[in-house]
Amino acid sequence: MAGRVTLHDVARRANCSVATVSRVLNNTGPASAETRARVERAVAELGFRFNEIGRSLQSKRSRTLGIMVPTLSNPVFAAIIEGIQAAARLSGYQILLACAYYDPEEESRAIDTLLAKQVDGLLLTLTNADKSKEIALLHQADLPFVLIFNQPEEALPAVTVDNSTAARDVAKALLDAGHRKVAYVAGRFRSSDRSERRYQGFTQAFAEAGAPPPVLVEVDYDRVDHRAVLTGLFARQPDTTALFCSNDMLALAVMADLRRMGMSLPEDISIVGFDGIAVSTLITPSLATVVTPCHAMGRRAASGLIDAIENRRQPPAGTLLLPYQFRPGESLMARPGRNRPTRSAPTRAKASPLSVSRKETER
Amino acid sequence: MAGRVTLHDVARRANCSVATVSRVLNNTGPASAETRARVERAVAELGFRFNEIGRSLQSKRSRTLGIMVPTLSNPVFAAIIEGIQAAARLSGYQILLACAYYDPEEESRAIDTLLAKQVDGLLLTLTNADKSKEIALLHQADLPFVLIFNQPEEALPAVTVDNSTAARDVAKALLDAGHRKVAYVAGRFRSSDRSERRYQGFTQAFAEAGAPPPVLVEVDYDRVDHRAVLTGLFARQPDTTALFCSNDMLALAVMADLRRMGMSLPEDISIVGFDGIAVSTLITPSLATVVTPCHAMGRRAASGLIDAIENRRQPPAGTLLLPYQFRPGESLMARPGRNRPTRSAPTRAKASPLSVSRKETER
DNA sequence: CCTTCACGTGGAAACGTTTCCAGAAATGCT
DNA sequence: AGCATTTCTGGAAACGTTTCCACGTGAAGG
Repeated sequence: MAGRVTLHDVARRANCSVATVSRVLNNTGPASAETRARVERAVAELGFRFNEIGRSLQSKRSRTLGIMVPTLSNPVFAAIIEGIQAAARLSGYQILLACAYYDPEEESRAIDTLLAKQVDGLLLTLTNADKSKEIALLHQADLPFVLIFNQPEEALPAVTVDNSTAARDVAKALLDAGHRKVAYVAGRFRSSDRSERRYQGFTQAFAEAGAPPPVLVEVDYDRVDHRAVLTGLFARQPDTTALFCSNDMLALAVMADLRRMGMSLPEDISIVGFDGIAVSTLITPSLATVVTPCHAMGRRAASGLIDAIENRRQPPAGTLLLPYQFRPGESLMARPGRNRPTRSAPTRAKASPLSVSRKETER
Repeated sequence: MAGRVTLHDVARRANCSVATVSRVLNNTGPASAETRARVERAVAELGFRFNEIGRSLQSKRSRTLGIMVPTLSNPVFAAIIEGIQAAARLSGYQILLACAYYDPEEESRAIDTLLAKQVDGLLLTLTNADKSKEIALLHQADLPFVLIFNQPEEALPAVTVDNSTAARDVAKALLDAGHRKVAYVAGRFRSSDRSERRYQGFTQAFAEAGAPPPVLVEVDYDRVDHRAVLTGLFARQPDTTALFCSNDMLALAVMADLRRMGMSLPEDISIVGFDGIAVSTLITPSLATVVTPCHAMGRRAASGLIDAIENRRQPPAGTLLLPYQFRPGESLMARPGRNRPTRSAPTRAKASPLSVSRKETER
């Protein structure tokens, strides 16, 4: 019942025209005090609520932001969406959500649907922004958008961190800790522009330090168990002492795999992640990682987008790099570990991982 | 450009009326082969895309589902949303998302906005379904909805697990392992209908076993550090040997806190969680918990809702209880631990936590 | 040859808003 | 009092669709 009350019903009840009701409710144009009162009363009595569909059709603005992320399983995207929500709510925008599961075809379909729904702007994390033909479509449709997490070659509106220098920082930390034989473990490497950037920065830093080039290990996100590829890695580089995983979720999975292979962490092998998700500080050993300001990224991207929308222009076509932070953790040991590629008996920890770097978990 | 093409433009280009174009594109009503071809061509040349706003206004159906969850920080809600997405995509529905952060006022506001946006149905997790006045509003508006996670007293459409018996299973596992002095650690206890149910089942099982009643400990989710309340617990019940946390995220935080208080897990104290989030199997010690089928819950709730929408009726007003599973883990030790309420020196593990119950982490 | 009827098509109303325009009433000024 | 201005109000068009209705046209049937 309450859902079906229209401006017409209110007008009839308040003994005036719909135009007047609209003016009163939106505070646009004049109205006598009594009319105003009659309208207010009618609204209250009928339980009137604007139909935003009708409003959108007439105003050509939906006050809705489209979001497309690869998945919600990775907490970084959940955090980003919360950041977007925060900014959107401030400006009275709603959120239309789509997940594309790293599938370009699905991305295309999702964007299409979002466009059809007449979103005022789009916030996206593409698997690869440079190879995406959707960008052209958005430009052609003149639809404001901001990329999140992507770090494209060409000048496009984007909010992210400098993946390359962040990876260099990781390399530096690893080298400082005495690690030389390392590997970069990535999922969907070929299809992720940011993962590629990290690999570049990482290997460059190793090259500059005169260290052997990190081995690239690709894993399949769909698999839960990566022991096969890890075994392959140890066969190829038996004295591997540290692993840089392309994101924290992957790092956690790899840590579990390594333990199942009979290794002790971090004694036998050091691990560094990327993202700085909440759980990474709660576990033992705590995860050394690059903390990215996901919430802020979402917030900044959304507020920039909204600003562009309200001023009827495109967001500035450049990448906004937000500060990241390398956070040391117990998973990165300050000395090379022995590694046990074979499935030998589990090795016990000699020293307490808990005694290492307590500080960063305090806050 | 592409975004502004309307049915009128296509009609002009195809030399026919908008009615015909609509009929052709929707495959409703007849059309000659040539007209059909002309329309198709015009659509392709102009890059026409339906304006779903116009469609919705006329059809009075938005093909949009409203989702309201407390937060995205807890992976269970992310999983639920992914489940909803899966079902929604199959039926061609979109997702409008709102987070209410456990704030009843925010819940009210969010639902209002979702209603204004003319969603066809609503999927919600309320902080407390029994005390929510929004339910009445939804009934009054005759808007189909399904609760997720909530387990209300009155007969309402809901999808969840039987929180009470699940908690009994936890109690049984704890008692079987020899634990007598335990505590139930909950966040927002008073405001969560499901947390209350769990507490009831938990304490009942303890009572029936003739064990002392579990101590109820309430923590504030906004706090990251719960050491103060934990210290309070140990002051009140110094020989506490196990903690049942109302969800996995809380369990992880509590585990970190306990370690910071100098305890070893699970030797000094056992922990059981609730939800079965992905990371709970990856960490060491792996978390004993109740695995809830979040994805399936979202999927079932959404498909039930969509079914109701398409058949123009309310979803069946009853709680659908999906099967859960108690999953043992290394965090629950098969013997009472010593506990160290004071901030003494950290105790080292004697036996390998890794040697306990390996199986459940395999799949 | 005249009906019937199916088919193909276009006009127009409707969905719920906003907003332009014009008219009416009330007030301000000489 | 007369006129100009302001204040208030309603009609109607527009936004992009769908769908009802009616109007041809041509073919099939008597």
